[in-house]
Amino acid sequence: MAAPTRRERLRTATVTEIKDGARRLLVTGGVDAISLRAIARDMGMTAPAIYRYFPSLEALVADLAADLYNELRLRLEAARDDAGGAPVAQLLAMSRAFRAWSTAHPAEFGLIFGAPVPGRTAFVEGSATPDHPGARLGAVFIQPILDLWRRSPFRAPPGELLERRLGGLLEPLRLSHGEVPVEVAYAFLAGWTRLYGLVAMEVFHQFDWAVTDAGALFELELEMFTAQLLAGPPTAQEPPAASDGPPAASDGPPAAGRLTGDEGLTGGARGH
Amino acid sequence: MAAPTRRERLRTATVTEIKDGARRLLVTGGVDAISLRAIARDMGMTAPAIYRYFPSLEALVADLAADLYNELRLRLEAARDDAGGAPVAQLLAMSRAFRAWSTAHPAEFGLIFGAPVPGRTAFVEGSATPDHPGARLGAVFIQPILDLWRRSPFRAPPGELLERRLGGLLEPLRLSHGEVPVEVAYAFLAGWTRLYGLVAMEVFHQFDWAVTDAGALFELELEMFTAQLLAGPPTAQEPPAASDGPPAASDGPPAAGRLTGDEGLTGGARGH
DNA sequence: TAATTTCAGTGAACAGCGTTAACTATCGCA
DNA sequence: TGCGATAGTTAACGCTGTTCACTGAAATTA
Repeated sequence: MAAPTRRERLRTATVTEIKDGARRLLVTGGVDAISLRAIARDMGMTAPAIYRYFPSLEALVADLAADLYNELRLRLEAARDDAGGAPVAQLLAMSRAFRAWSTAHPAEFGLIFGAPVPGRTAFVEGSATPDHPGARLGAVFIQPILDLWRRSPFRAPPGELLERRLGGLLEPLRLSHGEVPVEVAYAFLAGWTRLYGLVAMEVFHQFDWAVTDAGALFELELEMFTAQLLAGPPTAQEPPAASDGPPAASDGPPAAGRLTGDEGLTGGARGH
Repeated sequence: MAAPTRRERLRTATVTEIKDGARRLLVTGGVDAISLRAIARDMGMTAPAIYRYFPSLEALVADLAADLYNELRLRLEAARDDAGGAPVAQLLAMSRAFRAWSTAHPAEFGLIFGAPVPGRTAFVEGSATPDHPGARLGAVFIQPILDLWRRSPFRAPPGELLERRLGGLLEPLRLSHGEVPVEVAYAFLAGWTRLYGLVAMEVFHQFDWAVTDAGALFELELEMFTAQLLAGPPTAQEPPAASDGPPAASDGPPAAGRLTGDEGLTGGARGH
């Protein structure tokens, strides 16, 4: 396979041309604008020819979605690699890269992170397997959190509690990542859902009614979460001072704090 | 208008029948399965007749989406009213009601909270106005947070910082809710995005690869967030003991804690 | 080299879609 | 009784995904 035949070369070229056309339609007209006839028209072909390359429109879209997952993952990995060796700096860079790509490519974001549409997106595609591109994407965040945990355990709910509450349901994650400490798994899940929620609400115009500059809220939330990760374990003394400068503060170091409770979960609502 | 004419009665009946049909198609086949011809067929009509009631398919879907927003909002308000007077208990009940409705109605959730599709959802509908049903939905969460803040201010980043970082962008929110304290606005935005992220990822099958029981993660995160809200201000002494029982703990009160940092934002990544 | 198989692409067709136009029947009111 | 508004019809246009039978060229085999 080191030397692809001429046929194979032409074939892969056609495949990428088809997917490029599909993406162009996605960007300009939304997912419903992706049509075999339009793609073929742009290529100077007829629609049935595409069936030599993809079994259906849905399969084509699924393939495109996988490409987008990978494109985004490579972007995140590049941001991580440019951020130096500090895990928290890596997480910051990856989170910002995630938002940057998502806001720059809202249609693509909607395709891979929006609601799965039966005829369009492969419905409930094999998203439960670690081979799924979405799994490989989310997984990129796990390693820095794991590194951080090993260097200096961050503040987290006690492991016994997490194990009791989450232990059973982490099997899929551990299946693909070995024995991840439950605190790491929890920090990942909590952080990933917050990151996703923040970005998805912005891209989907979900809080246009409340906020004008979603970027400022994003940066603030980013600091809140990393502050958690930088906080040592319950009884730890202060680690040495900062080395990286504040990358996003609007005017001077925020020097905020006290967002979060310290006396922990009481297990329910405390009366008025 | 107290006595609608016979014509009007028939008309509204037809309108609701059309929307019922649209919703049925949405549920069974996804948003792309909503078609004027299918709706009309189910009603024993022909497709062009629907144009007497809606100017286009897109308008019909937008109308259906508004209904769904309102249905969900009523559900949340009912949950709030059943939860007694304690704000945190209200927030818990509303959050659980939000997830319950969303997981029970994934297609509907996808329509109103997923990616806006140009030809289907009204593209970037007037979502920046406080009249938007989505705005009215999110706004339901603000009042309990405001009540809680007035009774006993919860732990939050200092107001000056929040005002400096978020002040300018909260205009739309304040436009519809008067002078909400910035700490309340921040708690709302942070909580709403977390709630949305958690539920959307579950409904959209976004972390099937990592987790088997999203409900357990949801409950854990719920407790984490409410623990923040129950924590008093930085130097406050302990308020009186609990009155509401723990509504969701699996076995006994979790009594966890120390999730979150206390020394606050340092403004950037601290070296390895 | 010649025969044959594989493969990319075409054109016609089917069923379905949103939407418009012209037309008809009925209902409510003066 | 007559008339205007309203609700519905049929026909048609252009679009869609998909299948089928077919053609022409390229690669492989005898």
